[in-house]
Amino acid sequence: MFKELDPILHSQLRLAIVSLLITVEEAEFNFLKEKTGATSGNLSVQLDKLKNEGYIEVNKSFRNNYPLTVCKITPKGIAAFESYVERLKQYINPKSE
Amino acid sequence: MFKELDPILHSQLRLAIVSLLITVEEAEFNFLKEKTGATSGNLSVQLDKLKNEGYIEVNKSFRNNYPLTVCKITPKGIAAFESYVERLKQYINPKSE
DNA sequence: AAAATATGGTTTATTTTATAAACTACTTTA
DNA sequence: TAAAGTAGTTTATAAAATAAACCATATTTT
Repeated sequence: MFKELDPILHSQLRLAIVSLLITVEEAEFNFLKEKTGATSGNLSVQLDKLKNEGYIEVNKSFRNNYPLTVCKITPKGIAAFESYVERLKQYINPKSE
Repeated sequence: MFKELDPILHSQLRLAIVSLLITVEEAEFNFLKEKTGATSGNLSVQLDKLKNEGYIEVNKSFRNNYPLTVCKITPKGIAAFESYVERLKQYINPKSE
């Protein structure tokens, strides 16, 4: 009756990150940090998990001599998000079945 | 932008439990166990957390000589669930704002 | 030109959770 | 009466989330 919720997405911060990345072409580290309110360390760790899962791409470069980390959701990440949302609806829409 | 998700409810098993209890007057331990697919130990622990938070009431008695644990959601639990669902929508409905 | 401060992160350590395994207490059946 | 079943609880382990500390380089201040 209750299907598994992808543990990679069932995390407040990672869900917020993916939710943001769904809406934009790409996003910088600090944009994500501001929008989510996460600390740098936490954000760094969670971006890494999303990257290792293949849900996002992370591009590191330099801009004005400073490091710049840019993130972008992948097709796999979009699919995972959509699937997660569908499954979640089973949980939060109690009248079903 | 992203409001906090109640950590008591943002857990797959506890969310499933509350989701079930929302739909029924009350539920026995084994009903919850079957519907959620949880192990007894895990279910016991999570019911305790929900009880300690005041989200459910737990009534222990005997039936046919065997222990019987019956659970029922409280008004506080209903309110928490509804609030959680509203907040979650911010995360899973990316077009908002 | 040092020293101090800021930028943009990463790594490590700690705390919290989730989960499974082991156990308890009693009951029923063989 | 010994074995197996019921209905859970408690304890131990594994996994996650998070914060604190750190790193490398850049910029600013004195």
